[in-house]
Amino acid sequence: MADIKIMNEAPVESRTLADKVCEQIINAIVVGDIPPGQKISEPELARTYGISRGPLREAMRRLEALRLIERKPHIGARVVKLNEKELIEIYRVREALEGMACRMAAEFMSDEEISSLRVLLDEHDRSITRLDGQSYFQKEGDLDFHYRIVQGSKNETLLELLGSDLYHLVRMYRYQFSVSSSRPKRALKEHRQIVDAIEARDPELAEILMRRHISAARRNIEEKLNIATDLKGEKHG
Amino acid sequence: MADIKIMNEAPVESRTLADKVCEQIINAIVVGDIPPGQKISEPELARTYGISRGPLREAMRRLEALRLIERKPHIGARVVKLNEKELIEIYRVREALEGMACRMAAEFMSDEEISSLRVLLDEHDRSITRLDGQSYFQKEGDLDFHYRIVQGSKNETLLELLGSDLYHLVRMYRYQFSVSSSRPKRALKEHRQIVDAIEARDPELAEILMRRHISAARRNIEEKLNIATDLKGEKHG
DNA sequence: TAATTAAAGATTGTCGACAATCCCAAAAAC
DNA sequence: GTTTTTGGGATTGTCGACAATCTTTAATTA
Repeated sequence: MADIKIMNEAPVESRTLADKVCEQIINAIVVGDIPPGQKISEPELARTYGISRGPLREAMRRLEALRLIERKPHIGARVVKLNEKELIEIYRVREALEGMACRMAAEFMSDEEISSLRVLLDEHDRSITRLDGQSYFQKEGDLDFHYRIVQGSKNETLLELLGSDLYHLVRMYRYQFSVSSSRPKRALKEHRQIVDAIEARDPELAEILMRRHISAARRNIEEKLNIATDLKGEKHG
Repeated sequence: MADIKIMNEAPVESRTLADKVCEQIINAIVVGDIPPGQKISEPELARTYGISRGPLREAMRRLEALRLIERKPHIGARVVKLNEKELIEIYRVREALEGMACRMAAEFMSDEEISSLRVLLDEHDRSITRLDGQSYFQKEGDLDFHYRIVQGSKNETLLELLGSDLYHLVRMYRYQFSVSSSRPKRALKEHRQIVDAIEARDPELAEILMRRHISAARRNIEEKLNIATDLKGEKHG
């Protein structure tokens, strides 16, 4: 389970060099092997992965589209720097997008997918009670739940926006801030409520619950960040 | 006004060849000079724009990120084919994203921005009464309104997702289907209501109105498409 | 000594050529 | 006559080298 199987679409198709290397670099960045803010040297990275600069640049352009690196002409590329403002922004986007996804999932998800979701939540439950709620599985498992909801919306555009673009960033932030879903039991309960609403085929409620769920996570982070900055004593009067 | 000034951020910076050509190709695709579904020959396009295949491939990778073309390894790239399913999907995404943007705009938009919005709507009003509501200006002007709302949200991530990614597709679909905002007066009225809610600093209402506005546009399109397919007589029993 | 300029080094952008893969047409086999 | 196979042509993927730009260091000047 150490490797993430979530967003790999193409099976073993004749993938190109750039594609394979791109995937490797994504994981390296998300996990933190290439630290945020670090400048990326094209020749060096090319040597590291044993390819030429051509495919590497192709991969980098893709990383730029995923917002994992930032490029400036004639200057170079840097791994995107973690800042709390963007993190909060992403949660706003997730609230909007996943709320809509959840609404549509309540309409279009199949009964099989729903019961499969329940199985997943039962697994999470066992994982939480067993490991006292702070497990790696839980960390990625949460994204797994959300990803399935988005799949259930049957909206390809939504799936690509969230699954292929934003989730990499979310994973990255989690690793960097080591946010290990600080309220696992509460989150699980909310997950169950969401599935209930989907099963009841209540789009309105499903959307509201999902939005509350993500909004709560956002406020939780904001609170932590505020405490952190307050301790630094930014403003005194 | 023929050219679109909306999503050009970098002024006259030392842009690279790939950037300039990319912009040209975007417009060529959006306007329809390169028709949808057409296969793209790298050597040919490179000759057309007088550059090598290197920068061209860089530009194409960017077009792929914008979902304007689709690439398959070892096979080639095609201009994205217009299909109504994706169009509807995009409107769902817009409803979610712009709803959130509007909510945040009601919180964070400055008073100057709001009054500037009113000026814009007055222009639209004159444009509608003068040209009987079916003008090119109206077509792009509508996007201008929506773009400003997103700017008002002060959420960079939202702005990039909508402004740099989805709006190209929306513009393209409008040109292809020649959807000239079939209900300009009604739309304008809805726009005014939205600005009212923003001015009243009522995030809740602002979001609801924007979602209704986009949802109505979506249903309008769905209706048209259904009529079109009904005329074809797809299903007889 | 501090600031400005100049040159050297390194990095990115661009190019043309070669290799691997795919597509299509003609020929062969049933 | 239809299907399969095989070959040629074209296209994409990859590579190494050159040119343009930026950064840094060192030398010069006020």
